[in-house]
Amino acid sequence: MTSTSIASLFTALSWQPVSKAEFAQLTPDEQLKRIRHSSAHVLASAVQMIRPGVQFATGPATPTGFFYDMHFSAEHDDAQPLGEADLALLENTMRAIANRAAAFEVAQIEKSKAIELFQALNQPHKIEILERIEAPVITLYRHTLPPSADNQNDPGNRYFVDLCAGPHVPHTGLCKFAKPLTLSGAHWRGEEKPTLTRVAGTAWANDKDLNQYLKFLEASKNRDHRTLGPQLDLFSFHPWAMAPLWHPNGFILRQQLANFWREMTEAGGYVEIFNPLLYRKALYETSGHWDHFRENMFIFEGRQENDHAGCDHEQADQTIALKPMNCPDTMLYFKSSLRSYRDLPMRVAEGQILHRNEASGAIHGLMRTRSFIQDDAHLFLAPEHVQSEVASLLAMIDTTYRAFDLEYSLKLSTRPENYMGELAVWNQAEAGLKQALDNLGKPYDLDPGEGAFYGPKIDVYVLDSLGRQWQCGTVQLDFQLPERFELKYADADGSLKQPIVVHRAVFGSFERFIGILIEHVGGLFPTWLAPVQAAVLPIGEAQSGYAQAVMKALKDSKIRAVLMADGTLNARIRQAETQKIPHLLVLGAREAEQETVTARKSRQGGNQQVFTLAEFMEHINELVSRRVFDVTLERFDDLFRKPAAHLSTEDADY
RNA sequence: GCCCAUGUGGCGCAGAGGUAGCGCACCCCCUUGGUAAGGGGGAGGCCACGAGUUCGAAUCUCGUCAUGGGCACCA
Repeated sequence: MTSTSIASLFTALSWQPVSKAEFAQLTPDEQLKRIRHSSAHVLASAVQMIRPGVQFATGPATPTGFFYDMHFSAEHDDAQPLGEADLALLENTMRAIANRAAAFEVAQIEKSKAIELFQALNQPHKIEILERIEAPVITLYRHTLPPSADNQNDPGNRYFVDLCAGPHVPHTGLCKFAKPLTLSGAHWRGEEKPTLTRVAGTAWANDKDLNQYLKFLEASKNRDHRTLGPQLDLFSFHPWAMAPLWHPNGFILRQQLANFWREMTEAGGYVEIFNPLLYRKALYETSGHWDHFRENMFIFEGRQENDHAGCDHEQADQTIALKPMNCPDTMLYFKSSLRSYRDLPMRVAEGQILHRNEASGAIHGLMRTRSFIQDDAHLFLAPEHVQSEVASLLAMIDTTYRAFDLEYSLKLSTRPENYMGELAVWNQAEAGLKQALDNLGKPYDLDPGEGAFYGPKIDVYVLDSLGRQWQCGTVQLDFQLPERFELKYADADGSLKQPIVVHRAVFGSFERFIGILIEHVGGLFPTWLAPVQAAVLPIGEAQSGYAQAVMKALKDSKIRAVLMADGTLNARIRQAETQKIPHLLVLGAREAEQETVTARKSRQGGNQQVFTLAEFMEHINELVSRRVFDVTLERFDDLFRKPAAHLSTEDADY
């Protein structure tokens, strides 16, 4: 189709400008959402100017900006793939488009005409979208592009036109505070091919918010656990190691969290078991994981030497696999003897190392690793236990996240499409979870279809100081495993009944939680968690004897301390601050004389306080035993919560 | 796994078709210093790995591995 026919399609439509008056009435949040969506259009139009042959997929607003997915083709000169080096050019082009303050116009068009139009414009993805829309009439949005040598006579190029439900801002000038940031791949409708290029960026209502967001990005980069971890000597990565290597400092962190977990589970009436990592395939066939998740398991094929399988020697399948979760072998523990209703609720914890062969692209620092430990436990319950057990789990979750000053939200996920088992059983399980949540009184979200294949679940999302959400804790009901493992207990009347299993974790995986925590606190751990809690800094050699005595006293009191005696005092203080050690003890002639320490609470502008040594140790032990969160966080979460400044079109007009 | 990038001493970075440089850290010497870097000297890298092009490759090409930003995945 020629540009003339595009022109005739265009002129046949009634284009209406987006109402300025209506926009001015919107709440700041609604305005900002429109700015972001419109910025996606501005971005796309900028790409169209640079690569006229590009094909567009979709371009929505995101919580901080926008993206647009598009298809480039190395075979066409006018659709060459963009590289990261092109982002600057894109940004300038977007600014040029914004500076024109070109009106956004909307028109209604019959679906069949729209298909014709996008055929003429060579936009196959748009046609695909159109074909899925049922409405007979759809809307188009367009805005003009800055003039260039060759686009004035060709409406297909003079305008950027998009299939879009809207709504949009009145003109491109409102998208002035948008900035393209990243270039990445994306899949069209979840299919593997063809792969699209996603240009993503951020957009705000004004200069100040944009700059604050860019500052936030910088701060997140500085807090990245993959940078801080090695810097604080917590862990490191090596190409030959399939998972992070935990250094002594990192191991202390892990142990502290594990202790916290054990204290809570012991208090909650749990027992802890210790099972092997390797199991025969039959275990996973029984649990159902073999069918569903074999792809992600580390499997060892074939017959093992000197192996005496307990069953049929000739036929036994010797394929074994590293366990990717604790549940199946916990079922074996339950089955190891005949259980009575008097044993329930039975709460069984297991924190063994798990291995999952994650896709290479899924691996991410500590957040997704191929080997990790969960603060896992399984509950075996009679139906009447469900509500109270889930309620006490929700209480445990609350205690835990409070200890880290982490806000959280709850989400109930219900039956997915690939569910196992019977519908009636599912409904019963979901009703139990709902009841416990309703009794809690805390608001929660519902996420239909996102449950595990074996049961519905409550997921816990924490909100860190950078305003990001992470899934950590989980409470999952399971009616499938008891069925598959034929779990039974003898009820009061002597009849055999099937228990309900609950899978639960509070931290999720320790690896992931530590990653979140590092970024949440920016490496400034509360005293109870800090790998090194105190640095001892004798001013001169004359104090070395006293420093030794202080070190010994601290050690006897189980306080983790290091002696820093070499170099100038200033340099040592800087070093200790850089290592984010919470307490610095400066020891000079005065302190040695009076058996005191001058403690500098680090990371808080160098406040000093003189303690007797005994007082100081008592102070630290108090912080530790009560697990006090003695950290002042630099927060950025407000950036994502506060309503954007109100914006009328007049303010942004120029 | 997919798309696009990246890979230079422990860490952070420069450089570049003729066989490597800076800062921090490290080691030694001097300095014993009251709250965020005292001074001097030294050691350390076949520029991720493999192949190709070239008289010559760390630099160009291809492949592999790893990492990063996303996508897909996440029992």
